Amino acid sequence: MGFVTLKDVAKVAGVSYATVSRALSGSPEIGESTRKRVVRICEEMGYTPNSVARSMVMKRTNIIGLIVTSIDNPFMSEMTAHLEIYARQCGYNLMVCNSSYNLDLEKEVFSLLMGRKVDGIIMIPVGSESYETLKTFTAQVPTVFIGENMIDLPENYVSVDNATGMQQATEYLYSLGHRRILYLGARDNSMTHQLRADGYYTACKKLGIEPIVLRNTGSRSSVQVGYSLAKKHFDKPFPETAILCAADTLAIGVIQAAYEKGIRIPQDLSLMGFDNISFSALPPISLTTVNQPKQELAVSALDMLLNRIKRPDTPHTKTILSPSLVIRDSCRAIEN
Amino acid sequence: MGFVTLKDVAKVAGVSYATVSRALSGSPEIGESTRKRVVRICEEMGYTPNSVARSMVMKRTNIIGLIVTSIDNPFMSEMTAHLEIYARQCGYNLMVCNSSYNLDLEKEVFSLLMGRKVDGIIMIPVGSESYETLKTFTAQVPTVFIGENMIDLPENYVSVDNATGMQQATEYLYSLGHRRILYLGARDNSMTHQLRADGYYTACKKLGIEPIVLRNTGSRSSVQVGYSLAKKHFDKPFPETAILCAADTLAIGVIQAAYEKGIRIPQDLSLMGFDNISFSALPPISLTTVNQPKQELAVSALDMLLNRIKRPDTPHTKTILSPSLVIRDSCRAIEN
DNA sequence: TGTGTTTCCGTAAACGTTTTCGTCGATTCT
DNA sequence: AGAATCGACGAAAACGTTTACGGAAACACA
Repeated sequence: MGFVTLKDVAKVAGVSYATVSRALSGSPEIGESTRKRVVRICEEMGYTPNSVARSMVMKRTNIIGLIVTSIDNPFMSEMTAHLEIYARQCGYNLMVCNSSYNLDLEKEVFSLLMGRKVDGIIMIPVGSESYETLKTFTAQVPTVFIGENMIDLPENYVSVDNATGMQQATEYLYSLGHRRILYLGARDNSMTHQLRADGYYTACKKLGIEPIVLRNTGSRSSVQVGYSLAKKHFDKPFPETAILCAADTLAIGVIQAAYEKGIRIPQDLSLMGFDNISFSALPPISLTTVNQPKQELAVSALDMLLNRIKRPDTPHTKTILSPSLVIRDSCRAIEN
Repeated sequence: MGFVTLKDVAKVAGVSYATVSRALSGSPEIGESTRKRVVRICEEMGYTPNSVARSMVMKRTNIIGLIVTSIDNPFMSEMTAHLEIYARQCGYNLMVCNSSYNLDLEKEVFSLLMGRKVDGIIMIPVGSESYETLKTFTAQVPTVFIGENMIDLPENYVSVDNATGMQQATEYLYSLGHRRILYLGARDNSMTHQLRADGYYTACKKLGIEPIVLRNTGSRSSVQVGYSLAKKHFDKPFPETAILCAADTLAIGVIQAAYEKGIRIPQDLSLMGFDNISFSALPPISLTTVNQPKQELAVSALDMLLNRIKRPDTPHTKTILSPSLVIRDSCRAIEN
């Protein structure tokens, strides 16, 4: 349209447009006096370099694609916030897409971002099937998975130690005197959730208590799912004194179901989650949970991605961060 | 890098690269037989068009910039989700930036997005000062403001009728018997918040009750601010039977402060918010509030923007959507 | 003074598309 | 049969940059 280009500036300054480019890029191949003059003229004319044209010749866009299952999920939006700010500091912008928990859409937006020639992609995959549908793509553009464990898979990822985190959660409940702990929301279609369940089983075995599991047959851990599972479970008398949820969102659903049944938390039932989404800290909820360090996840993921952009043919790497217990008010000690 | 271009396909197919372009763009200037052959070869070779090169010649990127104060804010992330999905359906991708509630940063990312040659920008401004700092920019690229009212300003925006919404909220509390209603969180530096306060004042005058206002001197309505204001207010005895907050986040802060003081909601104090962020629906919170239709806001904003992209020199437009009361459990009726 | 070196700047190619224009053969019309 | 029309395709320009290359002037050294 009507924006001012490098050529326009060159014409006004009476130099070639290579000179203008050099003046702005901080090249040494230019005299100090002309540089100052050209820069001044650029400012006067309100010239801003066209990133598209630059991308064309530089063969990189300084854009990184971000694929999340849904941005309106507190865990993801918190991470996205950290990611965007850090990325911008590193000279990159973020192009964000929702996969809407749908494998086909996930593939579609991945391909879209490839066509956009993003320099790299960070994604929270829909599930462990994502690897299969995407592996031809991830070979073509630097990709880092986040949050989801891709054990034994030739992919780059950063996540927390889910198994250890859930093991610690179980042990914490045990230490409060709980012996009948229901694990709510186990899922098969996500390595992350398998690991969390593993952590629970490991702790049970170690502590000598019997594992009790309520599975989630869906592909998503939502408030709604937590509510449904808990509601059904609360329909008949139950012996458990504590519920350990595979995710905070599930726990919030449990709170709702408990509330409707008149079950008080923590007086009648102790409750734990996993993720430490921002909701959890709100006083009426005050959920004891396991923290995923969102900022560190974001920073590690971006660092890893930038490394791969620099050197695409290095072996795949993974980073496992430590989760930490966040003790609030949803659990209480009981005597046996 | 090593991706396959139009030229490569042309060479294999034995046609000029104009023909390949035509085959994919659905141009009529090509024979049906060659089109099929070329398309097949494209698929075989795994060709995906380079959007950057296309943008270069088409003079449009099909990218729209989104500037939010902070994506990790449930109101904004909900809207962003709707926006991204709808935008993608319309053939656009979203480049997201946080202004972090900072006018300088807001200006910086706006300029950045202009350099990216985005086709248009949708933004939730930091405050009403945004107009001043940005008006030279908004003249250069189609821009739509969202959520914030820009009354009498030559800008395009879509928002809810904040004054009416808050007036209805006040009337609702009055109808429950409340006569001493504290309005918490009024702010001067946002037209939206001025309008909300106006709605409260209007209702007070109409109903013949005395307005009582606790101002927020900061530039942001956060849980933390709500907590501080309420905590201070709860320090000494107060006559109000209800608190009406300028935003849901403030109300959640009030809940926290009330909780600490042993003030029960709604038994001891009725509480209302504004926005209907997703938190508010959670059973332990169950906040009565005024709904902003996020999806309609997103859709209207994008429609308005796409119109302006098509015809940039039409007069500025605004869209005002209707808010609606969402009655939950944080208010109770009292007798006078 | 001649040669080599350095500094500064201009020329032009390249990036991967879209699209205008021209051309060539085939078809239609008179 | 000749002219006009049409359909299908190729050649090439254009978009706004970056940068390799080359050249001219200025300077240093022998």
